[in-house]
Amino acid sequence: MAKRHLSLKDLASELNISISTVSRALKNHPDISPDLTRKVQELAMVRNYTPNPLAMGLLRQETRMIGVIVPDLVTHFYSSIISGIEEYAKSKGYFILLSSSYESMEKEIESVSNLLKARVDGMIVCLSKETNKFDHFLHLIQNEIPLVFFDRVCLSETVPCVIIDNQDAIEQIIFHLHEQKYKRIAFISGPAHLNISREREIGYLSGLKKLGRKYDPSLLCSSNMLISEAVQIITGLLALPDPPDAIFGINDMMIYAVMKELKARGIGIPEEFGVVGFADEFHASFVSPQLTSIMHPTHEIGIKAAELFFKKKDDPGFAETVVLQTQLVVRKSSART
Amino acid sequence: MAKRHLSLKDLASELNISISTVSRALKNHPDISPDLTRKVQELAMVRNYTPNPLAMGLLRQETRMIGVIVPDLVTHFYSSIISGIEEYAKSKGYFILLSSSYESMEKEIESVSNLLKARVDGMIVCLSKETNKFDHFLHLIQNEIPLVFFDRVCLSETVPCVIIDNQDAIEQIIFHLHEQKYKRIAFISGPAHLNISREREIGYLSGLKKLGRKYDPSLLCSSNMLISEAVQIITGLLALPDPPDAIFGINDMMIYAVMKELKARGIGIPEEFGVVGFADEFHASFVSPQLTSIMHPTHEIGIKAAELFFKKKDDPGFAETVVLQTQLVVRKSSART
DNA sequence: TTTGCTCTTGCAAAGCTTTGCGGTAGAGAA
DNA sequence: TTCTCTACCGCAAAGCTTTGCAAGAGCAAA
Repeated sequence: MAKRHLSLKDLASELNISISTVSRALKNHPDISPDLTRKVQELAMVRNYTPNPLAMGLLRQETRMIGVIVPDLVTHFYSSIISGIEEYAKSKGYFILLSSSYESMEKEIESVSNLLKARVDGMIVCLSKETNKFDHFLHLIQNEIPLVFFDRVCLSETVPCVIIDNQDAIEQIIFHLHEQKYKRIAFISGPAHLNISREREIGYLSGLKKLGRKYDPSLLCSSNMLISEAVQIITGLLALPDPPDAIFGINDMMIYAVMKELKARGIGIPEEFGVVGFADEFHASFVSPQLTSIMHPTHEIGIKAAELFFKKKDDPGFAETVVLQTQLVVRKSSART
Repeated sequence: MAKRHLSLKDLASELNISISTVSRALKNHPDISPDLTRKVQELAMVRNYTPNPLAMGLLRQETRMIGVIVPDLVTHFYSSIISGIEEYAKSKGYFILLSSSYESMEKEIESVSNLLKARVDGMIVCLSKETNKFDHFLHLIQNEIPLVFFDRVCLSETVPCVIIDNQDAIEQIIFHLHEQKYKRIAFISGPAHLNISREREIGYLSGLKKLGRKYDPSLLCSSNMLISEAVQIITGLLALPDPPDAIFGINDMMIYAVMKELKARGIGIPEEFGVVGFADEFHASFVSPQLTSIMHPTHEIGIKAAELFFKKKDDPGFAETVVLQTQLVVRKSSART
């Protein structure tokens, strides 16, 4: 059991003055004589006094903690964003309370509830892949508890969001694969209720259209983003009468799995088959062949999300959606020219 | 600005009874009539009352928050351990306050101080690679604030620790490479003040000795675990009059970089050169060739660390060091037979 | 000497919960 | 009718900080 922390009372009784005098002296209140102020501040310094955030929180009705809910904690994409949020929050004197939804709506609801019990001042959230109802967030909105979404978002009319330009990102991929003379480009998308799936599918269509290419529905595969599905899907695609010769996916995991399967079948990357990933900047350059991939500005997403959080806190009506640009980094896996 | 949360006072005034009666009714105190108890509990239910943790904290002198400090947030090794800690903590009704030292002792000291200001009930820490002084932790110990170290540890006479059997892990690697007929095995170690470096170097020596092999100091390379160093070191090793034909490292990052350099030089893995990594179970199987690697029981490390934390909290004298076993997973990068 | 200021400092309440102790009403007993 | 229980319930303090207001001392002016 930890010893009690030092309180104003301790300092006060040591100096034989009242608590309120100590409190004022510490913040250089003009009511307190310079002499006493100096004495109090010196003692506070040597004793290493820091105000009790519990008491302050009770008084100010705030905890200076931001709840952050992500689908998982171990993916580089999320941990990097968390790192950005943490950095900005820390600079504002705020802490982060982390919670994982494990890609489950049920656990997400539980997380919201837990964070609420902990009295966080607000939340920054990336939806789980299952989330298709939003009552738990509406509840926050009704109670004017600041909320920000990033990447996988909803309710963007009332909630500030940070997203990437998904349509543009996919178009970049399509244009690149087109340039590389790949004839039939497949896309492993995600669940239809996620904005990232919808927006990227739009990009898939618009990209093909801009190039005057035909859209073949059999090459646009929905998924629940499970690795096992990836293998199944690529198997199915290869069995098509007119199979694709290039593929990209909703995230890197799926694509790594696809690469593994292609290699196992002895299909040459990039000669016979072009492959493009989505976003794990770090490892993409270590797989072999190195993976062409869309770079997410993860750190910036985190910073921006935190920034929007504080704006929302100061202005309940605020509901901007920030769209960040991505960049296609071309590496071996899709470069055959 | 969020609306005020519901308090006992609100419930009390709604029912025209006193706060203390509400408090007792909610915990089924026998002093309160069954009738009133039922009425209070029903109201609390529909109003969705949850006790204010700030008030509770003030009263009980605890925040139910555990500070967790790791060298970085984005490495799979750490995020997976954090995930384990979070899981166990949550089951005990505790939250985690996360902080990164960014591998800097200065920031680590700052993190300790910040978490202390936040009044966490204790901390679970993995030392930064720079940390060679421990005053900031001694301060915690003196104030009887529960502390647990994992992986990179110190002060293990007074602080519970969770480590892996580093010597055994390295011996496994050595034995395996020996079996694969590699003649000269190099090791990129870390800074000498870290236990993981020392223990693994011991394993390096003992492993060689057990096999009756000679130890060549020029093959044991110290480093600060920077990727740039890895390239430099492998370059130096290859320039040796009698260069190594196998290598393993203190972590995966270093080894990925080495692999990249070897591939760039056209050196065949595993035929000409055997490579073994350390611990990033997930990506190791996606690099090419797939990387033989020591598997850390990351999740278990997290769970165990949290477990020790609660033991330490209940028993200030507690200071056990838990040693977890690792497992060598053999993949392509070192399997030439 | 008394009144009126200025300078300093302390009291107390609010924010929320728990809990020891005191208090009230009603019923039963004398 | 009066006393004594029992069954219920409320007061108040503690944990810590901030801040409006009151209060005290000391000094100058009337």
